[in-house]
Amino acid sequence: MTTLKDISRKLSISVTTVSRALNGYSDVNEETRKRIHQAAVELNYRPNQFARKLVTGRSGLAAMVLPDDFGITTRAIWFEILAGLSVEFAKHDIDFVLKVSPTDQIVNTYQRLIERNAMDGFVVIAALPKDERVSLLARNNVPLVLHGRSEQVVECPVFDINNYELMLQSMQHLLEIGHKRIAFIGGPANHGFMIDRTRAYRAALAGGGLPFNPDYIACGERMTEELGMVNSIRMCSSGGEAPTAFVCGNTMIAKGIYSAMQVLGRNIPEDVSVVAHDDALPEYRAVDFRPALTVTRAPLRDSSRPLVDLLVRRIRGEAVESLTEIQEAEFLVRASTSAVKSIT
Amino acid sequence: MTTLKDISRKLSISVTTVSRALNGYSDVNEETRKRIHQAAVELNYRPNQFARKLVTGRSGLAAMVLPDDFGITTRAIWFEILAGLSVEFAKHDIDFVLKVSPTDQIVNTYQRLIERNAMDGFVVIAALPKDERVSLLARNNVPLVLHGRSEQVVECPVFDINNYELMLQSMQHLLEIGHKRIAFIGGPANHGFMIDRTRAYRAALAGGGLPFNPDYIACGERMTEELGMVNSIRMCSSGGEAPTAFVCGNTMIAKGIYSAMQVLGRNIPEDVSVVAHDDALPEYRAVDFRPALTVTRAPLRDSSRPLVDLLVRRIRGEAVESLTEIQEAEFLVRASTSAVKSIT
DNA sequence: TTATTAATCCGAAACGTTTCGGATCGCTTT
DNA sequence: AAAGCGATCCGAAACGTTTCGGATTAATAA
Repeated sequence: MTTLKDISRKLSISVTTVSRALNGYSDVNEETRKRIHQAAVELNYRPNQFARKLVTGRSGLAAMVLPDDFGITTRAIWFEILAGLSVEFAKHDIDFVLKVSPTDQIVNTYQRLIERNAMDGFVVIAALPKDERVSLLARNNVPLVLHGRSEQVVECPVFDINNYELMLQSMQHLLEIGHKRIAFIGGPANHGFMIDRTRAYRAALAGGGLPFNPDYIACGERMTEELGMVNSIRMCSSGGEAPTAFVCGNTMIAKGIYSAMQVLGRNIPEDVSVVAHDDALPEYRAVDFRPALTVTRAPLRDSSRPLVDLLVRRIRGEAVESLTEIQEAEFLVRASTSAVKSIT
Repeated sequence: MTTLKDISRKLSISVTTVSRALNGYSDVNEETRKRIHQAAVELNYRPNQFARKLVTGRSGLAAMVLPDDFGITTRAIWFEILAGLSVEFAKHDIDFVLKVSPTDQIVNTYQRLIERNAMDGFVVIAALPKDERVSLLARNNVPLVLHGRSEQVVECPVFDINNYELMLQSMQHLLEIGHKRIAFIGGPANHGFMIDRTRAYRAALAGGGLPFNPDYIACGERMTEELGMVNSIRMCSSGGEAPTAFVCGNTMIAKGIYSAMQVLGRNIPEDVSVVAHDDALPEYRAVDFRPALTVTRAPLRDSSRPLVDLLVRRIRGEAVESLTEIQEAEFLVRASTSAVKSIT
């Protein structure tokens, strides 16, 4: 392994100057800088991260900690995100460490990691309104970036999609084509994105002069086909009037509704319209649905880059106020929505 | 952050002694060791990994590098393995870093990681007979553990399942119940596990006095349902005699064969028997097949611990000769195999 | 009594960086 | 001629460990 001292010796230049040249300080002559750079590549010099960390406090390490009880359906999603983070961090010369921890130990795991002081920052996904992880990190002044907004007023960068707006778009589309009984089958009620979407759902109803019917909204920890299936069947077969349209938290739920409607002998979109939010999971491609699914689209995969960028900028010390990025979803009308039949 | 010096000051004991006490050296009095330990917990001392690395050369970091073109079907599997590795490494106080790299850059990625000299070791999965990754690491004397045997005579720990034996078991079962035309639909021909299984396949045929028919063997890069489907259909509908039994590289392939047989109107196990090797992927549970699938079973999930253990022991400097672990598969006879019909 | 030994302890150097506080030198200003 | 200045360089300390080579003391052996 070649060190600064090796270059220093070879060129008869002090270690200080070599270091400063390589780090782009202005107080070194262009000529000598060139020689130093050349020697560095000749000797295949790589700075020792650990020596550097010792003095600068930066480690070149960022982490994400995941619970170990992810459901089957979500595994592929996590992997998608992990892979994205890994390559994005690599662009900044940061190694991405993955921590998996029993769900009830998550906070302890964070605690230990913070104490060891070995990570430059963390990415925290699926923010809860009051998120213990977030407050723990923030309290210890450890850089983090948040995926999904949290209610807490904590000083940290945030990336999110505009959940309020995308729900509004779906609803407005359905309202415009005449739907009056619109159900919403979403995800875990306590998560930030779900709260935003629910707010928008109610706002849109109110805006359309429609009442809010609590039977028309369903939440669930796991946003799976099963969730879509059992809830749409329940809503359609209880005594009251069935919904004429569903908006779904994701495409898996929509898939479940498709199956349910087939069982019930109802056609999409003639009898019921379906809209979903589409994270662009390769296993559930909205265009491959029959009929093709109308969606608000915001690929999860696209979130890796902004997340990493925000975190890196935070680590570099940029003011947190500037570090918020809200992405708008695309609205794609396809074949699963149509005007409500007048018969009903 | 509290350092050795803090403890040293508080107790009026030299930094040297504090360090040696905490590291369990024998030349420190039991009494003082106690005091030091107590002070350490009181002050919430955590050793600075980077300072340590600087002098010992150990970083407390281990990595795995993955290609970015994994197929859809394999994503959940990778995640399964990653999660397992992360928790196992954590038990040894090692952080697990995940590197994802474009497939054609894999070797470069390793090269850079080696040069940076920041990883204590690597886990390499799906060994090829001549594996460039392995030889690169071995040449640079970087500890690695291999999942799957490689032909190279390289000094590194290896974990594998007994592919030869498990294929032998499947074949013997089929031979015993009278099958004479047994096909094998496997995985990528160049991978170690596939080579072992093919050898065993041919050995079993020879042992049963049966000829080797090249039409009865099929390989493929992706071990998917599609692979099972197209190859079993091809084998059954070409001019010659159709196989009466299939042995499959994994349960996905078996699933494909099930679909194919349905299409062809053949019943399992009355018309054809099916055996598979079962990695215990939660998405394809052999017991849930109809009829339930006869398998050799060796959960992939179970490989994390031996892999990590072997690597850690290698890093600690144990002799490589002792670091090989071959796991036997379970053989579970279920409803997808039965004696061959005499009619044929 | 003196030499040996075992049990404890410690000073100082080393790992490879970064960075603070100058030092040197040739020029320009006063 | 003295002072000031910009450009360029460097020595030494610091980061928090580990470890080498002894030093000290008291007990034991000669």
